[in-house]
Amino acid sequence: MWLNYLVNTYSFMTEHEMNTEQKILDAAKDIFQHKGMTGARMQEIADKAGINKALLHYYYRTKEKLFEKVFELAFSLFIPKVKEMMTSDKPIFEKLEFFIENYLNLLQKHPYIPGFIINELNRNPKMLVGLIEKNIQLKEGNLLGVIESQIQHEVELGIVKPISARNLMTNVISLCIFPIVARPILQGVLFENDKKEYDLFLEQRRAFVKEYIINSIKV
Amino acid sequence: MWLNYLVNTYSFMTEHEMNTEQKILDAAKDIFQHKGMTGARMQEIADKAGINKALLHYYYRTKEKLFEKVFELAFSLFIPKVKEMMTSDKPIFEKLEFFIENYLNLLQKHPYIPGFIINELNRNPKMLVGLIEKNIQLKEGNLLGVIESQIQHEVELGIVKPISARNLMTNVISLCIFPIVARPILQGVLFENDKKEYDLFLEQRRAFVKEYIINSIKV
DNA sequence: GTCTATACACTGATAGAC
DNA sequence: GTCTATCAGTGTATAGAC
Repeated sequence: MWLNYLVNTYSFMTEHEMNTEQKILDAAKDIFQHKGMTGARMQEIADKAGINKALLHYYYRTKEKLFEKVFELAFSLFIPKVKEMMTSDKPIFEKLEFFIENYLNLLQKHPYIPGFIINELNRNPKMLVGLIEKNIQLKEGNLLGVIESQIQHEVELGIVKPISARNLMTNVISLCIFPIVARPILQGVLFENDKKEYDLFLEQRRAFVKEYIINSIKV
Repeated sequence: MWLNYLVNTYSFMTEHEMNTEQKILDAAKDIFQHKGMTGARMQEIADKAGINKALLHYYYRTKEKLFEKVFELAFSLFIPKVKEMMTSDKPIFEKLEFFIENYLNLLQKHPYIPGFIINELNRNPKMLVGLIEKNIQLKEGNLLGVIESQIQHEVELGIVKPISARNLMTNVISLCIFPIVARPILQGVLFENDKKEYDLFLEQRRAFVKEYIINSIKV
């Protein structure tokens, strides 16, 4: 039974096991994302999954192990997209538009994951080791190489202003993610805490961010 | 004794009381910022302050009250600067440069506060009520009014491209804060976890962000 | 696999002496 | 104001029956 974990979490499971395990992961994801590792309670996760504490410990012996699983799933949902985008061979403008569009969709679907990842990583940066290699690292060369030489090339062609790949990527990611993770404070300060107005704002920002980023590097 | 809190936390305290209370607040700030409300332990705070648990409860009856005090201090250190900047009567470009410069200084001095605020606010958005009114709200009109009409004016003069005050403010704040709160992941993905390189990056970004923001609205 | 009952450690908070 | 000692509650984890 425990072998399943080493090989593939789902491959040899019966329908029933799969359902219970999936219910646990769904519940754990919900609770951990809202309350964090330290704020979450095993009892609460069990309740939300419709089982009891003992069964929870039967599937994941410790809270720590359950958390790690949830964190890895969250991580692997968000981070590989960045790699995908940076290494595709589309022209730079198209690439940026495509990435922003898709990333904002993903954020809308899972608005709490980035804050969850950022927060837990600040508490325990060691969680990163292994995960980056597993989800990002290329077989050869570094991640920035592709987009860096692409920018350089298009700069020489006179269609893109000089900018470092790191600054560009940081800007894109910041402008996409920050308004989501810092929603409470921005909504409070800039929108008098009007939820509907902020939703509208986020919706309109989709086109705005694309245009803003593109314009900032268009010559 | 309790009156001190209503008037001024420090005004009537003896040197000794002041030292102990300050030691507690310093210790609590450290622990809470790194571990959050739920992850922090009263014992740990007491240890760091060089006192024991009982004395901690003597000054702040509950963990909750101690946390609230620390949170308010953190909040009032970061948020009023935004108001100050938005309502000053400098020309817009000067205003933006001044704000970015000062905000990045503040962030360098207290890199963990924004993540702390964002995280705790996501867990409990109710903490905002009262704080915004106390730290931000103007006597008359709203916060955005000043900078909004300023932008409009300079647009008519033909020196600024049209942009909503909310989008502009969101961009400025995002580009300043995100690289700090998301440091672990950005440093990991874009800098192969090289701390020194990332510090250098942040240093160079100071000028970059100013120029980037200014250029984006300069006609 | 799933449950009930329980062990055991830890944490926030208080009592009471000095 | 500051300490030692201690309590009551809660949380993770396990034992054992089905």
